[in-house]
Amino acid sequence: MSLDSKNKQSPWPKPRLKAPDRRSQILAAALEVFAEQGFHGTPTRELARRAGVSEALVFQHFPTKEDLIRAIIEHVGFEERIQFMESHLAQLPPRQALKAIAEHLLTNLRERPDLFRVVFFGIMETPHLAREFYQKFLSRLLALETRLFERAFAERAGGLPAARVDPAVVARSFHGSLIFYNLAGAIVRVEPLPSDPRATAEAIVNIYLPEVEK
Amino acid sequence: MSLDSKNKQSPWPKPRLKAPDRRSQILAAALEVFAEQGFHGTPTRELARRAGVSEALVFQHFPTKEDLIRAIIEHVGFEERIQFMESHLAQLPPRQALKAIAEHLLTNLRERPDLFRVVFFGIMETPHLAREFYQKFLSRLLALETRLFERAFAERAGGLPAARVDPAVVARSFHGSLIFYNLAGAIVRVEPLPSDPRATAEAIVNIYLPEVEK
DNA sequence: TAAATTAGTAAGTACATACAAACTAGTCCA
DNA sequence: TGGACTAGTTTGTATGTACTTACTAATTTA
Repeated sequence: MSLDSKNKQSPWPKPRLKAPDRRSQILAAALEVFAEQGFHGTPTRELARRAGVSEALVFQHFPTKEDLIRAIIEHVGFEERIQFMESHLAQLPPRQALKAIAEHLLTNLRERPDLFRVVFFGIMETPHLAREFYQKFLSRLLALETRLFERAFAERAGGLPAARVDPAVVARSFHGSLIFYNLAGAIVRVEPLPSDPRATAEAIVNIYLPEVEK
Repeated sequence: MSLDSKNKQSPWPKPRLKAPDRRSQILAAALEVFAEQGFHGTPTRELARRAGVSEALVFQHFPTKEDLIRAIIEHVGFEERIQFMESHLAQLPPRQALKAIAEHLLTNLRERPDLFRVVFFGIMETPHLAREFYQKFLSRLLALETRLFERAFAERAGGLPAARVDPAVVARSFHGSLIFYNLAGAIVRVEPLPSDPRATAEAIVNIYLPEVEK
């Protein structure tokens, strides 16, 4: 029963963490509860309880409750993600690049429905966060997808059905297809179709850019 | 200045409404404020202020705060909409039916971003509302769309690029394309592409079911 | 027109909530 | 070893918040 060797005597000796560790632990708890009940729906007291610390300590690390969402959203690393995509995917063959985007959105976001929900709550509840999200991430991703479709259509105009449609519309349609799965899973809390994300990504890309095989 | 004839003397004689009128007026105010700040983000006090009545009267008409969203969501008339679609659109030519759905989602929802936001808030903040929404509306709409794509593929299997993909996946992709526009407009508060909803609907349907012309 | 009903309010109430002050106990290093 | 610093808590506190109570004025009905 007593696996702890050097601890005093209390059954849970309550470890004393360094500030950065405690900070990220509190952040993790915040992510959990905010994802479950939303920002305004979660009192700081419960947040602290979930993190296993006193309420005051939370405010020691994050002076105001809103700083918590801010920190969470920054922690997602939108900037790095989009920069990586812009620099690496832009010169790949369009089909391959779009499949990579599809897989990224279907797996990465899918595995973290809590992140998806918290970002969503943040965007819905504070308009300026919405603008920021759009300018720094969404608009750039849509632009990238548009360019990729433009290139794909240029390469083989004849064989593609979507080629007669404005690439910007196609890109938005494509993007919508992808986030719908996350939306269904994380927001409506329903599995839209039980299947492997990679296979789904392949299927969705096939709708827009059918393989020319045979 | 004094256009009012039979009123006592107060500048705003505070009309005494019949219960149903007052009720729907309070509901309208609730829709407004909930759309702006969310459910948990709006105190009943402000809601009452916005409706121009006392807080107590709000609770006389809606015993609990949650009853307000419930009433709003019921008022949207999901049930009638889906029933209409299921009965009338199912026997139309698939392409025509899908275009009707696209136009419906792009216009009706587009014109009421507040409704979209409130339903969204409701779904996110209360899980059982999400399940209800899925069972009563979303799943049925997705099933209808799936059947329509199945029929479209069966009619002209050769010419369609998406025909090799599972119709259920195609239907979800199609649906995602449509709500993305509402999502962008109502949630991210950004106009994804400034254009006529009818033209956009046509364009999106063209991606999935290109016209066979020539 | 008196009685019964309905629309409305002002002023609570009990509790929740974000955050602050003051204090205690570990930890690091000379 | 002791003093400076850091991690942490207990205990407020002022304000918010959903909802009540007890009442008044208008309207309908018999």
